Amino acid sequence: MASKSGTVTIEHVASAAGVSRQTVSRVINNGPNVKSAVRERILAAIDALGYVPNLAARRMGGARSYLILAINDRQRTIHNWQSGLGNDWVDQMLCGGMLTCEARGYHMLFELVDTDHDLACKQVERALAALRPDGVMLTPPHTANDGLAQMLRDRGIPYGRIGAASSDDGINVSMDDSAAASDATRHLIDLGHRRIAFVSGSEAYAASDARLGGYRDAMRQAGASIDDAHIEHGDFSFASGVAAMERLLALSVPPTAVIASNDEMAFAALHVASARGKTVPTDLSIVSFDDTPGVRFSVPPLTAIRQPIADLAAKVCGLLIDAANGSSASGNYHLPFELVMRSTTAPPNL
Amino acid sequence: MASKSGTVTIEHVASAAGVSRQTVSRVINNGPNVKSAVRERILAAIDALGYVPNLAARRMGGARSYLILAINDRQRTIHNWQSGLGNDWVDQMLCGGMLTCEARGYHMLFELVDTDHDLACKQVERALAALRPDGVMLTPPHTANDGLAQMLRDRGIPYGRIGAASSDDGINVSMDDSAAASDATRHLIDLGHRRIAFVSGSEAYAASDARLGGYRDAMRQAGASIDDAHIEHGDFSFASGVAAMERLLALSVPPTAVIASNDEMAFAALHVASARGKTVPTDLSIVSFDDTPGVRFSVPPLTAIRQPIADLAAKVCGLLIDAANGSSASGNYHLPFELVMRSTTAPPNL
DNA sequence: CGCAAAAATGTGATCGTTTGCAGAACGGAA
DNA sequence: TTCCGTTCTGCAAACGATCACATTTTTGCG
Repeated sequence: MASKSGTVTIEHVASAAGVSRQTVSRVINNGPNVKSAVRERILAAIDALGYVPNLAARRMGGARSYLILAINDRQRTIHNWQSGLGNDWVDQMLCGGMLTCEARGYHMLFELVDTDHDLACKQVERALAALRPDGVMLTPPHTANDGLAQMLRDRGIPYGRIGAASSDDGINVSMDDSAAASDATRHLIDLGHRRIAFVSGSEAYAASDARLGGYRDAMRQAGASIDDAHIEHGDFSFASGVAAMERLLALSVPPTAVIASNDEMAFAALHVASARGKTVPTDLSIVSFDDTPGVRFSVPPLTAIRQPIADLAAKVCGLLIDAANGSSASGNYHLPFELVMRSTTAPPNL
Repeated sequence: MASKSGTVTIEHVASAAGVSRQTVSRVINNGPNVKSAVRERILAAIDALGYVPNLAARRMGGARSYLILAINDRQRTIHNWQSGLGNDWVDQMLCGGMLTCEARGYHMLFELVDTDHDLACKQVERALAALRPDGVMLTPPHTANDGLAQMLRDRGIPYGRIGAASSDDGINVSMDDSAAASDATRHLIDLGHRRIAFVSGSEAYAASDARLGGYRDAMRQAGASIDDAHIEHGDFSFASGVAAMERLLALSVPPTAVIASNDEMAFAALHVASARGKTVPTDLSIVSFDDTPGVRFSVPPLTAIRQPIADLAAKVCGLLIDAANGSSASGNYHLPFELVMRSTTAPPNL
């Protein structure tokens, strides 16, 4: 039963139910102090008229916008799209974050923001001014942008960061990158590997450090010594993966296994190994990070650490919405990761 | 120079520039009748104060919301995410649609909507009431939901559909599915194939029919007869692809090539072929539709029709924004597709 | 039954922008 | 100079909700 004009306002509901605006408002917002008989009557009127509160008006009057702003990196997003690798973040954020928002009456808005810290800050400020979201979700590499976090803190806007952050303020949800790298390393050690190389990711991502640390820890604990030449610094790109791998395979005593800090560099490792006539996993084992779409189709399919991005996004959104409703907007959370065994790891061929 | 309170309104700009709100508003909206000296002064004030108009207030006062609503299918989105195949739509829509919106001062909002036609209609109506977008972008399978289109038309909300639509109203942007299927077919014919099978997609997608038609046309034009048993009806799922492929390979005279209406069914074809000891492309050629992330990593990598989703989304958004500014909100457009040659097609092994 | 405290409901102001219209300044022709 | 038609500018109302507070009704209890 849509109204004639197509726009049903709270006033229509009020008069249909024979109450004031305010009482309807209380019902909509699950406020207290409404007699249940009246509440029923209003609910019925809402239903009959098909009333849905206008988000813009809600924002104008009240303090809430029912909007969560998700900040993604423009470069990464566009790169992943153009490369055809698929985007590990976007769909997972949609499926985790958006579904959580939806379930709680919120909407999630994506914003692509440049990598440069200051520029990112400016762009987010603009978005904030225009949209006035109730919370902001930061994804890598913006997770590591302390200026951004500080700006949000100064403005009193709840913010949640996905992935390893550099400071302890606000909401922080990530997998335990260090533990994940340790697990990956231990998996290789258990298979019998000792000469395990590690290709780290871009330093712009705080997770890169944590992963390298986890690898070092596991090696140390196993009493395996780390050859400095076995630690390569990549930047998550295929090209950097190729370069790193070529150096590693050119060593007089090359590693028997490699851990790459993301899938793209793992693909590069696969590529270089095959170009040099090495068979994976017989001659070389590879473990990857991320588990983006595509890894299961590589030859052989990659064994990888799967970051539960959808869960991370869902958690952040949930906490952000809680914060908008008054709970404290900070805390650190680790969500479980998974080492997905596929076919790129095997005992070393000695 | 952020203001003390953190909220810069049009009023602040007005007093800083020594004019009224209204004049500032005219400048913001590129309205006529503002002396250029005044315009400059206002622009300077906007810049100095870092003023950005509040979207909610804009929507309240005026007719525009500066929001484009992108409707995606919930089932498909969640399925693609869970299957780890990657989502062909979401990132491309982001990279095409969102960047276009951004460039023109708009924001794009995603909404996941159920496949069922009536339910979808209700859900979109709710979103419309809450968000009051200036335009709505429909993606498959909602492109084929005429009830949805009619509802939008009745409400006077500009809408654009991506992919083959069933009717001619509104904005309609797609690749020429029929021509694409013809091209794929012709490619196989040129290689020497005559016994070419076709696995169609779900009828919920209007493109499915068009693709089948294109295949038929190309076969007819080449004077190749179509064995009815060579036309299989799938539903875009891996399982349906497996079933279809098993039936095809069980024929006394099996096809030498198959066109699958999407990548997932093509993967299924690859899988069944290998399980039956057939080598691709020597024993069987395969062409796929969509070119989702992952197809380049299959063994062998799939030759596929690439739908220019980002371009389609960009085009629709652009037209929708034009419509919000007064131009007619209808028209049909075909954007070029591409047959990406990889390694699953070869001359038949006779 | 009476009276205060608590619960339920209503009223008016408010958020920041645009719209519609009225008024002021300007410019050219008589 | 006078007048009229543009071109520019400003004022008040409106959008649809919430907030703060005022008011009414109900409840509990001596």
